[in-house]
Amino acid sequence: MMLDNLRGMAVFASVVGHGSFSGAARQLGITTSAVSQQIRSLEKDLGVVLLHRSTRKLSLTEAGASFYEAAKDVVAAADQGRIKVNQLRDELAGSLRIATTPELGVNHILPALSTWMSAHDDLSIHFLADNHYIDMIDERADIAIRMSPQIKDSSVATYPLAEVKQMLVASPHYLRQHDPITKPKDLVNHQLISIDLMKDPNTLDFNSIETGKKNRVKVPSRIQTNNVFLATTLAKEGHGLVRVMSLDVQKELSSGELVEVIPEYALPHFVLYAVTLDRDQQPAKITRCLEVLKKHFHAAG
Amino acid sequence: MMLDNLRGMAVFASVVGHGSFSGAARQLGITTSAVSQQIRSLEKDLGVVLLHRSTRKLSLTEAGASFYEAAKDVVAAADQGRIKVNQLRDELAGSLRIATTPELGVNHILPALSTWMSAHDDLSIHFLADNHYIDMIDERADIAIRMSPQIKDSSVATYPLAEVKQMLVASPHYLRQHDPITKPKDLVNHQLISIDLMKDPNTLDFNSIETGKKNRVKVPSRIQTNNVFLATTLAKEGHGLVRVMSLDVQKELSSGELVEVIPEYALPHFVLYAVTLDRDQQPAKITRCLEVLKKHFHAAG
DNA sequence: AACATTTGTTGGTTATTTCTGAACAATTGT
DNA sequence: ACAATTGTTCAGAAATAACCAACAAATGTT
Repeated sequence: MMLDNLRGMAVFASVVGHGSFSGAARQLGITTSAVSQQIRSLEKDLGVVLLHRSTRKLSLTEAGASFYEAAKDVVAAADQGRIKVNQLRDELAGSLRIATTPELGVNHILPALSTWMSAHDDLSIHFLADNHYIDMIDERADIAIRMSPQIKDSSVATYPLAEVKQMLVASPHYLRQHDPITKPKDLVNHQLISIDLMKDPNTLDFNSIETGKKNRVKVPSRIQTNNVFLATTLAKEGHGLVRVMSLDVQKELSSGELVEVIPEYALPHFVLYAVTLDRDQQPAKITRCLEVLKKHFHAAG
Repeated sequence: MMLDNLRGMAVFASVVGHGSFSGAARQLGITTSAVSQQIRSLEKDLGVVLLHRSTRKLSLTEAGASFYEAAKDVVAAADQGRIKVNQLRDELAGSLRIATTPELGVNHILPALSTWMSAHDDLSIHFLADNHYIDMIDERADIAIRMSPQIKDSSVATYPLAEVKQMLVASPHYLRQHDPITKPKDLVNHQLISIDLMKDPNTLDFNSIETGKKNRVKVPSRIQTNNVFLATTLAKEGHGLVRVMSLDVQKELSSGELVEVIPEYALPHFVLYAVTLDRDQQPAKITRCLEVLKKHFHAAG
């Protein structure tokens, strides 16, 4: 009693709008007999005659005229709904919510999207910058940026953006002032500024690039923080070694403020992912945003 | 592209309204799997995800939220349409258009309906009083009052109200002043006030009630009119005989102003009909009005 | 006045849509 | 851990809606 004969209403609206059954049939791409049956069934259902039909002209009954107003509204609302959905699907407008950590956001996502954002005024972008894990559904995030060894959740779509090296870095000054480091073992005499966002922040699993041999080292730590900026700043000032993602120190590496320690031994790689709740049927703004991100990170397309 | 998935929209509106698929299924009287399939097909059709669903809660996407507004409108318009139609069908309200000749209207239809009309304030009754034949569709007449030997049109529904005798009448004064009339033949020496609304107004086909024998008489006529009142008035004043319907002279007959001439010979009977454009699926006001008319004329129910 | 034309109706049949039912996966409360 | 509720999927079954063709009614044309 709620989805009764909605189709019939649309047919009826078309009939009245055109003033004829055959006109409506042409518009709707069906035969006149289909139209006739729809109207008949609608009238039977409503228990009232909607229009008197002589071969050449139609004339609405009182009930028919009243019902036509409603039928018009139904069609108009349906059309309106499709139009707006098409816009939201195809046009770069409306809202786009991106979840990321503050560090990734500032250092990589913002730079990656900056010009694209400027090019699309109608797009209102919401950055959900938070360090703790957020529920994409609860927060209505369209895209989440995640950095992890692998994504576990099978119900989301993942788009790898970049392979991220983990590395141990320090300031040149620090390295000059302390014992030289040529192999993992040497680290036991050093200081690690540990970032407790990762688990086991003080345990480093090295992989010799040459031999492939694994080395686990526990490095002493006096300073802990939950903030990457703070840690790298401390490192730049010579307070110790710090384990970071390559992405987070590109600037410092190229400027020479920080240098990689024992690059011959690799720490486990991470992958930077963009994540969406669905793989298919995505609005253009989401897929376009993913493309921009992938292009920025030179990820395969 | 106009009647696409209207049903799906209603289902979607119910889903969002209830916050769950199963709630919607309960309301709509279908299974959850049917709901699920409707939503899936709608999303596929629109090319966009409308809502993210975890087992316990639903969350609208941007497109879904927008589409929900439209879907609500669709359902509301459809409901509104049904409500208004039901009112027009069941309640004695709105308009009722009755076509009749002025004479029948004033003499019989108005008296028949008078108290019924007073009892229903919300009913706006439109009398289409016209002497020439009107097209019920063009004039949007709900009921037409017709007097004729028989109704030819098979596309209308007819309700006999009363058998109407045709009779020849004159004023007592006229009859005293002229030759006596005992059989049809005698009429050739009289004057007929002819009403040219009927065809062959001067030719009278009598049927002897006793013997059943037919007599055709052509009566001389000096006065013609297209108005029954005028004709009867002339007759009352003694200007001649006049052929009238019994219904039109009931008052004059009982008061004695006019008397029937040779009642032993009958003119063809007529039937007073109420006519509607349809037999079934009529609004209550039409069927009720027909009942009132039939009761007034003591016609069978 | 006969005629072709356009229009709406009807009945039988075919196609499509929609629903159900059962098995399953995922999440929550006990 | 277990029962309970929820949404999904697939098959087949049920219900709708479509077409086709023959028909009836009303115009307009010749």
